[in-house]
Amino acid sequence: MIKCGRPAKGSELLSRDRVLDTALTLFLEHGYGNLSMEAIAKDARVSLRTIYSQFGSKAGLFGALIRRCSDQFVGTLSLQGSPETALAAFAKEFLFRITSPDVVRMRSILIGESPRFPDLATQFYEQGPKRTLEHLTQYFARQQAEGRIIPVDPHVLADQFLSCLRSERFQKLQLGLENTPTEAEIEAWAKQAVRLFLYGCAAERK
Amino acid sequence: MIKCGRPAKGSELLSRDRVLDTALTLFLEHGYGNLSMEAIAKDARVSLRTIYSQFGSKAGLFGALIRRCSDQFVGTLSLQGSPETALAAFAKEFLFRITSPDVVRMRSILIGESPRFPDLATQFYEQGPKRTLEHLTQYFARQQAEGRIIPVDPHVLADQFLSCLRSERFQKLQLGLENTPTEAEIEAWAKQAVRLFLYGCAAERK
DNA sequence: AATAAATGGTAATATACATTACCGTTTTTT
DNA sequence: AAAAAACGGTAATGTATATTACCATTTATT
Repeated sequence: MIKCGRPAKGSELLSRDRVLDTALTLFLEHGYGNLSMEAIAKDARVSLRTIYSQFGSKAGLFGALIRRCSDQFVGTLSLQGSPETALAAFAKEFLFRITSPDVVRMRSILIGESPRFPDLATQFYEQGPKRTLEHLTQYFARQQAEGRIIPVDPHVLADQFLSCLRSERFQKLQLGLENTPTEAEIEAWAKQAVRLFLYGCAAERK
Repeated sequence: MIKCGRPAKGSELLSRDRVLDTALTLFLEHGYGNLSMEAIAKDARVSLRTIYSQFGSKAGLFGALIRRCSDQFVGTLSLQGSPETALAAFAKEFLFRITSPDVVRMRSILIGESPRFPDLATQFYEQGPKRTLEHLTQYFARQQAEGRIIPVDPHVLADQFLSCLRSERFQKLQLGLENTPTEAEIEAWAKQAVRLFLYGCAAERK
């Protein structure tokens, strides 16, 4: 880079975002411990001092990254229509999201580093998975009020449903032993899981 | 340590096991990247050269550890009696095993380091979870032959059952956001999961 | 215009750690 | 008894990298 000096007013946040984007890409590729700050600075066309003055440290940069990521995980969950179709549509969307390579990788890194950064894991969970769980819990409560779902603690139902969706395949994904599932595989899996789940908690069988 | 020199014949394997035991404890506590070989040697009352001559490198030591651990994961699964009682008993044992702090931690480390050691994750999975899955698959196939379970791919059933058992709580455990469940919690959860699962795949309802 | 703020680039600092080398010692082997 | 094997202990080597410091430069602020 040739140009330097204090940046123009219009591009105040540009370099910060560029650092975050670059850091995300590189963290996903190399993990936390195997990525040097120098590599981030070089790829982001930014000096080391800029990163340190904006994020304080490597851990600080990683934290800012997690916080920005989590916000994107609160997808839309339109739970309308019959439980079968609504849950199937939700299941598909959910599986797409949690099996995407970036999300899998970010989870893996977070799991591996969670002892070192307990707060980050908390923030990640509360902004992502927890909201999904709460949304689903409310859905089940509403369906119970209409008599379509048996009266079991809706939070337990939501919990159980989500864990059903993940399958063994998700475990293998996290261990890096399996490729990202195709759309067809996801669709088949969602259908299977929803059917099994509903047979167990539908108050009335047609 | 004062004593040194070539060890007596009786204690040939003692130092090796001592290194492995010590390394396991320390890896579980500090993870892979944050543990120095020197710390292992010191705690195991062994010189650095002994570790390197026996395991070659840090990665080699870690690999030997995983291999030894995996062997302990192939617990006994006596699936006798009715599906309800058999699955509930199995579920309890399974949950106990996968939620134990050591196993959770080992999984976390493996997940975090899997990009660096793809082979280790494979070995871990094939010697532990995979065997459990196969065992369960055979069980479901047998129950199907006796007409107690609906005719669905038994491998899918086993997969779905195991993922039902893990619950959201397991995800939180892996992120370090929850404590190890008590025996009562495990029992309640196993019962709930088995009931939900059987309502969906029992060919006949009493 | 003068000062302050924020940057790029390079280099220096400091540390941590995997790995290797060397020395003296104890036991096995022959 | 002599040679070899395997050990403990310490130190050396080499590398990687997080972090800080310094200088010239560009823009904002007053």
